[in-house]
Amino acid sequence: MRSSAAGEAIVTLPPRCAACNVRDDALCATLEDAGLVALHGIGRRRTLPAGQVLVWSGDPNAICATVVSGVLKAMRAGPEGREHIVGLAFAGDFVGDLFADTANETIRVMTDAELCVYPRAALQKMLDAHPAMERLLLHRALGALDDARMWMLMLGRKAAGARIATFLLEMARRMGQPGPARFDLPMSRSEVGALLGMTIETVSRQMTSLKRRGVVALPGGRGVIILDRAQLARAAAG
Amino acid sequence: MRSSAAGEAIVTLPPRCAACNVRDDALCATLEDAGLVALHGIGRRRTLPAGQVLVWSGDPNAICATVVSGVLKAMRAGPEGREHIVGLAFAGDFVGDLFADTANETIRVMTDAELCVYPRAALQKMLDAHPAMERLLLHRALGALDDARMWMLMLGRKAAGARIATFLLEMARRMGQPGPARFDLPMSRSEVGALLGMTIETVSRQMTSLKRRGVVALPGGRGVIILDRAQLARAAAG
DNA sequence: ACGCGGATTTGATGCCGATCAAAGACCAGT
DNA sequence: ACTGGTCTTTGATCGGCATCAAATCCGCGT
Repeated sequence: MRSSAAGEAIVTLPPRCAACNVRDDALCATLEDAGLVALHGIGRRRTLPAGQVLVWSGDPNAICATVVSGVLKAMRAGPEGREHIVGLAFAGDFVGDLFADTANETIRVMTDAELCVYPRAALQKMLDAHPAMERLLLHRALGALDDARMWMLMLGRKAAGARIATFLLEMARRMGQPGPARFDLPMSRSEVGALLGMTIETVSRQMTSLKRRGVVALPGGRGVIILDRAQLARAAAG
Repeated sequence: MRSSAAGEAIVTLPPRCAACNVRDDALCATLEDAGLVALHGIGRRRTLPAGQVLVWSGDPNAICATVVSGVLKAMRAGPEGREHIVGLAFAGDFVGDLFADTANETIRVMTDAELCVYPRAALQKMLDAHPAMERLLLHRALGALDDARMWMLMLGRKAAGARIATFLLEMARRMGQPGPARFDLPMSRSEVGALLGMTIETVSRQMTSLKRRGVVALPGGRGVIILDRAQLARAAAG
């Protein structure tokens, strides 16, 4: 596999990393074995239950992390203390801000999650020695920017029904394995509202409407089955 | 200044760069003189009149640019062909996407502008030799992400009056020299609407309302004078 | 199985901003 | 100064979504 060709110093990969499901997607993918050992050395694996806060907005910005499994949300406070979700992070994604001294977003775990958490300063130091890692971070930042601008378009231009449809397609893309379009939403109705800029009641009504029209089925509290993808896509465009 | 300490090879700075007003803000700021000459070599200075399109969404993504003066907008098409502004670029900012093969935003000049335009491929090649330049791009990408998330919060949560107030404060910050809060908007009412997700009529009504309340004055078509910054800030929070 | 608490759904009403319409301001060119 | 065109302002009406309110569903511990 990746270790110890003839003549190289032999490096033992940490077992946790060798078996990691995001080994080839996350930051780690840019590192050769020795670099991976170094990264492993500064980080700590943590398991967090749903609801836990990783970073509080306003606190000193001390840590960044790689998402190994689970889904996280980044939130900012709007007027009247109402919170808005400005970003989601899935397995393989990087969360946190490498450069800000004060965190300006609260990062909270939506579903039980595993993370590799790194002290910001140490990670920053590694960056200087690993240009490929910095390149990946640049790619990730541009990807997050693309996401944010997609949501901007939705928030600025689309009606409630189209927002829900777009949201469901996006979640299917990110969560569902290719094939049967069945997945569980990683969030409650009220969190959907906080992401799409609408009330919980409107979220519910629009979902119900899609269900009544036979476009989706909604088994259990968070299950989603896309029955008619073409019509859902049409609704998303409207 | 920056050139030819004793013992160094003497490098002649291109006159255009030596006198450039964004020399210390833009990409160029990260380069020593020799690198600057190289960057100057791959780029071309262009003057574009208001309304001109730099990049069409959907076209092959061939160029990036540094804004020397003027203001540009990045747009995406929403439903029914209506366009939404997803980003602004001011003097010193970097525009374009270094990595996408197809441009997914149209970039248009809002006020007469000067740019340094670079072929994407050549710039990408320079990046490998200049880690400081890549670091700056990462910073810029994170800054753009921060902006985008600020607009998301507005579009998702704020009422029309608060959006206009926030917008005026933001423009004052970016365009006005510190001191008297007098500046000209770089865009028409309909462009304000395309940025804030509202119709031209609502933009007009909200601006008029601020004027009637004595919070701002609106001399000429695009002039803005902030008369009561505290009240404007209060309106922006609402 | 039962009862409790939170989340979701459903219902009724009112307001903000979109839409349609028209009048006024501003600018460039004659 | 006049004229045509575009941008902006103002007005009237309407609809979608927020808000307030209540019923129902669901998980969970006893």
